Amino acid sequence: MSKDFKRYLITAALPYANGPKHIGHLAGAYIPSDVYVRYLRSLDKDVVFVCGSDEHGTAIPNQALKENTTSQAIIDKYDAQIRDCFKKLGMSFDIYHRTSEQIHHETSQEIFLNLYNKGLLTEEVSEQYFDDKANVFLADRYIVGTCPKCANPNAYGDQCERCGSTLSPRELINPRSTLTGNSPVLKETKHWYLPLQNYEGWLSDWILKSHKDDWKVNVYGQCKSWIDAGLQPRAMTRDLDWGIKVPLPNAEGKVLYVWFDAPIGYISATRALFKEMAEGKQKFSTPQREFKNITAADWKPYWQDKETKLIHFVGKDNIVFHCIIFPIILHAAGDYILPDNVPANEFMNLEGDKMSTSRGWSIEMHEYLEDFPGKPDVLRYALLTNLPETKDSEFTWRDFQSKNNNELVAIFGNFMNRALVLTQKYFENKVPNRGILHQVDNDLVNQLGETQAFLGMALDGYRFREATAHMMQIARLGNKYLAETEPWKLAKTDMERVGTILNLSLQIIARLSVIVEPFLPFTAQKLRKQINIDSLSWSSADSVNLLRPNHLLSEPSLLFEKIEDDVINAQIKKLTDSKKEMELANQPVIPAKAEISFDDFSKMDIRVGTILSAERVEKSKKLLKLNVDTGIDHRTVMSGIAEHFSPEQIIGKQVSILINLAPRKIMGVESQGMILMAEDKDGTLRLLQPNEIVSAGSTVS
RNA sequence: GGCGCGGUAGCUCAGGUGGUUAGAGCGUUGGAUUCAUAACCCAAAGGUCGGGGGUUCAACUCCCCCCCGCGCUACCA
Repeated sequence: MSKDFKRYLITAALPYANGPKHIGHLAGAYIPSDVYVRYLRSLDKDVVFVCGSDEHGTAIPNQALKENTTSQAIIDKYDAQIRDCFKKLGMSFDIYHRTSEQIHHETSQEIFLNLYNKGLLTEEVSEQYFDDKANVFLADRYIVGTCPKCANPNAYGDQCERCGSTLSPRELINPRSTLTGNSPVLKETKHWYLPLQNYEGWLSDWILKSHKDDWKVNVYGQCKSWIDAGLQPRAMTRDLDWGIKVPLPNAEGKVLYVWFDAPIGYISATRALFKEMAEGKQKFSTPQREFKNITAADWKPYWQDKETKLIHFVGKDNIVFHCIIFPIILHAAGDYILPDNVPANEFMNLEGDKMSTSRGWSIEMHEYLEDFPGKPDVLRYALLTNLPETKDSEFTWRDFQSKNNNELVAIFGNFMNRALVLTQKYFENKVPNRGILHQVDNDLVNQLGETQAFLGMALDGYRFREATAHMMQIARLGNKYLAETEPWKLAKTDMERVGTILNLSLQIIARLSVIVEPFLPFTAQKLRKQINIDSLSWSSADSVNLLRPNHLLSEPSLLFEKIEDDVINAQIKKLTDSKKEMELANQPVIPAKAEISFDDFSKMDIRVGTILSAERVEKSKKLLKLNVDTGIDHRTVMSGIAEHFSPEQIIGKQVSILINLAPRKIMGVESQGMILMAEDKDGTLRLLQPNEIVSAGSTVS
């Protein structure tokens, strides 16, 4: 166990407001952080939980270009969407802020100037590609060209995806901008760099020595890999018209690097929280506990007092920024504490493939909330039981269904329902008296306490999956207890004993209402309503005296409902459909060919013909041998369509055929013409037909 | 290419510093039961721990090689 801290500051990675966020993001950072924070609050700890939208960087204006709108409109749209989803999923931030806010610009500029004034930043002029037409410098990702190594014409400025080699934009042959298609030009530009290498020794001591044992292996390994490779100066500014202005003279058109300002967003959010509380406003803040006598300066201890435990919850793609770059910035700025831990998760895959919004292979938060209204806890549970804590994990809809039906409904909901229905039946919905405890009762009490203790230890160690299993174990103990004591049988002979059993069972429900709260907050609320109690602290829950005899309960109602096969099948279909749709949308439109004259066009003799026969060609996957009635003659045409059409499918169909194409031998057979096809973006072929039957030999022009 | 993290029962995952019959949940099969959303409870079957070498009295656990997946490679947020 770690030492006892005076206060806690928990951050969840700032979601980038360039699009919707999916359940992989939830599994990576948000659900674990929320569980942890709710647990700390339940322990009555002094905790602050911050998050907010990350609204700068080149991808925002690019997304605006794509959606044909402004950068401001993009961040307003996605900030609102993400904010709304987080609220509906029960994310209990004390503040969900925005990096576009004034206070954040000020905070970021202060820290930049702090480093600048101490002489910790170096200036460097370099040549970079510039797009004249879009009037912007191009990040490597936005330059494509021919790979110098494998001649792939679509290599990126940083890497060729065909041969895998690492490139720099200057190496590309015939570079062009992905924004406009223009050839970019080299242009000199000045930037401010943070010489990360100067902090190697310090960083090495801090991470490799001090945190060898308490950081997760994946996080530690990643950091070690970076440090061992040697750190390089990193530019902290960019040429962009969207972001936080570099607060220096002669820095027109320069903004802070988004990864410089984004983590500082945690600090700004904390400042904004205390400022709003001091002023009695609640624009972005939603304080989740009582803060007393607050002044605007009270944010400081959370970032500057060594008695504060700072934890960053992030996905593995963020490790380097939260473990290396941001800590160096904080260290260089001075006066700031460093994260005590960065329990980064790996990635969650979906139905056998990695999640990707742009490829359409994902479950977006807002879509889930629309499709499964009133079930945020089911998603929380399904994700919690399968968090990618030590390696990439896998989400499947079948698994989701099974977690809901076999665990939440069958074990958890069922236990509560059994206990409440029995109480209603035998004791008019009032908590019965408890008599003398038997061995089985004492065993139960011991196991409950033990399980709760294990659960707490798992949470202390950021082992959320294990903790969730312990939570469910408590409901299991309840079911087992009922099965062993069989109160429905005793009801005929020994009502006093039945009272004792149900009293204990109801105490388990009361305990669950506390234990479950970090994991399934909406369910915890329902539980409290069922048994008519207010929320209790974690430590007080370790008791079997939470409900007094004669305490009146509410009418039993179901906590969870089954999810049927057709609902799951519909989701799976939706997933494959959206993937297909995105594949089509993502295919680039083939550029127009060079202009031709009318003469060039009129040279082609295109007719409507009818396919008389079709047969597969031996040893060929693609070819069909067709016999076509062109109105003039019957001729043989070899057509590469066998992967798209079976012979039976096309016999008798009218098609467009180019009849004056020079004959050519294909697989030993002379082909006398070409069947015209429309090729869809995904490569599927369709016949080009007149919209009504016409006579064979009709001309096309 | 280099580096990092993984490859354990049908499925999803656990397995500090090597040591008796390799674990959990789900699924499957059998039993018991009827208070409960045909749910619960009990039990069983299921793995030569990616492949191949090596160290050791002993390796899923340490070392080497190979194969596969994922990530990072620093102007990709």
